[in-house]
This record gives sequence, C-alpha cells and structure tokens, in this order.
Amino acid sequence: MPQTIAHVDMDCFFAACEEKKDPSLKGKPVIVGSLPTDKRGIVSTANYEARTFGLHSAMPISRAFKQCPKGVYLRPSFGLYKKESQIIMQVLSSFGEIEQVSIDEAYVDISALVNKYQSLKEVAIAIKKEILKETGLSCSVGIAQSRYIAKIASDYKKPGGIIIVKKPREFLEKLSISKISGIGKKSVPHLHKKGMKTIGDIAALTKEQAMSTFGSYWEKLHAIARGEDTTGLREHGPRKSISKETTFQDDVDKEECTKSIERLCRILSKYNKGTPYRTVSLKVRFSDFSTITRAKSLAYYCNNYEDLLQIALDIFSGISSKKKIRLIGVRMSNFYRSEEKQMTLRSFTD
DNA sequence: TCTGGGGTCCTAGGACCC
DNA sequence: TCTGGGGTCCTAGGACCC
Repeated sequence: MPQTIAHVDMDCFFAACEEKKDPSLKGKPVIVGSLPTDKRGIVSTANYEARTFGLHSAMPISRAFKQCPKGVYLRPSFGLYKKESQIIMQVLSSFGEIEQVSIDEAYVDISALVNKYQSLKEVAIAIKKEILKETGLSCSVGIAQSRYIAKIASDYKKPGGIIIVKKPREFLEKLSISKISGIGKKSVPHLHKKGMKTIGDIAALTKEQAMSTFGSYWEKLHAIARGEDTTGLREHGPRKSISKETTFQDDVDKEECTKSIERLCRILSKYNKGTPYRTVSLKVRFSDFSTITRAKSLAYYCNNYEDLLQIALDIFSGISSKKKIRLIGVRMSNFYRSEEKQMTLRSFTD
C-alpha cells in the first residue's frame, strides 16, 4: 500500500474566524494583526479582499493602513482560533493519523483510505466538506506521496483548492524553488545566482552538484525535486522552549527595561506552571534592529519566578551596548525530562 | 515600507575531558 | 617543545515557518 499524505491548510484562518463570528465583515477587507493606531506592528492575516490592495502577512501595519485605509483592522483573538482549531483537528483525526504543525495546518496520513473511497479526490472532498460542516470554514487540500509535496500542492490553488499529485516530478518541474518549505528569503537569491529558479532545475542536478550546492540537506531536496521523496508524518516531542518578548512602541534606554523584564518573567513563570528548566536566555533588539541573545545554563534546575528574574537581570546587566532598545525577550529551555536524573544542589554538597 | 511574537533547527567555535 | 582525535556541552547567531 503506497503512502498517501494529505496536507490541509485553512484559508486566511484568523480572518475567516473573525468573519464567522461577525458576518457583517464578509465582503470587506479584513486585517488581523496590529492596529493602525499602534506605532509598531505587522499584519498577521489579510483576507482576500484586503489582498487586492496589496496587503499580505508580515507587512508593517503602517504601510497596510496607507494602502487600505478603509479596511477593518482587528487584533487577534487566539482563544477563538484555538477553539475552531480543536474542532478542525478532531475532524482530521477521523480520517487518519494526524500531525498538527500549527494552529491552522496539519498533515493527515490517509494511506488506509485509498481503497475506501473511489479516488483521492473523493477523500479531499470529504475532508473539506466535513470541516465546512463542523466549522463553516474553508480549507485547501494537497495530496501526495510525501509531506513536502503535499504541502506544495495545498498551496497551489488557494483558497479552497484541491490538488492531487499523481506525477510529482511533472507537477513540481515548473514551480519556483521558493515553494519548497525551508527555502526562504535568503536562499532564493543565492540559488538564482547559481542558475536555479525552478524545482526542475534542482531535479536536473547530478548528485555531486546537489551536494556542493545544498550541503547536508541535498539528499532530501534532490529527492523532493525528482518526485522520489516519501517522507511521511513526523513525531513531535514535548516543547523545547517557551518565550515571551515585547517590542516597545518607542525605543527605550537600558534603565527602563527592568520593569519589562519583571513582567515578562512573571508571565513566563505563570505560563510554564512549574516545569523545571536549566537555561534562561535574554534577547535584546536595538534601535538599529540588530539583535543579540545571551544565555545562561545552570548546573541545577529551577522553576520559580524569583530565580528566573534574577538570572534574566544578571544576564541583562552584562550587556554593555549604549544603543537604545527596541525589543526585549526572555526564554526558558532545557526542560527537565523525567528519564534524566536530576542534579540538585544537594548532589554537590553531599 | 520599516520591520510582531511564538517557535524549531542548524552551524560553528570554544571549553573541557579522556 | 610541540602538540592528536573524539566526544559532549554550551553559547551565539541566523534561517526559516506560521
């Protein structure tokens, strides 16, 4: 039985949830993210009406407002989105094992369904129909032998599209290299210089050429481009880090950061609910957008606000730059895992 | 144009140990 | 007096994703 993976991606998820909650928004440009009154911020999701004004995710909100002053601007309501997400993931689980990759996106292993339905297209239609019935929301579905190819397929005919990839190499051939998850803003120009614009260009490389161009990732990329990859669902372990950061409306001096660090540590401690951790990192972005991180790992685990704050402030005091500060963030990582023997202060003193 | 906030993974260098 | 090789842990930075 050949492996078959569906990638399901909700259409303009945040904006769609808002339109469902308030139907009067339908037909209007809806932008979820920061508000135009914020000095700083970006667009999280723009619906298709807003996109006709040139708006898109990650665009500075000030620019979005200039291009689309009549849009409806909303802050995200994560509680609302989470509820819808849970229903969606439940629906998807009824089709097969799932791997949730974000609040609005998941892979489903539908290998066992190929004989139960007339065609893969029927499976995709059933998934879309069931999500629509349970949530009223629309999604795009891509189906292929590999997760990477399924993901490219779901993006191909958004919104609401269904793409079944039967001949992956032909499907991928003419598509831009940027469609492959993992090839981003920095890699694209680099690869263009080397004459690689389409996925077909990668497929045409010899093994040696692919090795010298892509390093350790070449084998996977080469297989994807040639339509030979069959990577399925991935296991997700427990969270490896949690963090909280904040961007100031106006840049601040170093002395003004202590209160913010306290606040971030308090929120983070509360959010963490006492799982012991060994590493604390501090992130500082300066007025020129340059960013540094400084980390401190302890020989023992800690799990309370007081320790977190003390370590964070300790790290912060070691930062000597005179530049104004734009963003400050705190992260905890290296969590205690039960299979690992805990090192406590006592083990040193005994 | 002026760039959020939450994450993951990778790389490279240095310290340290045997 | 000139210095290996392997392994692990830690830190910092950066690319990338949603």
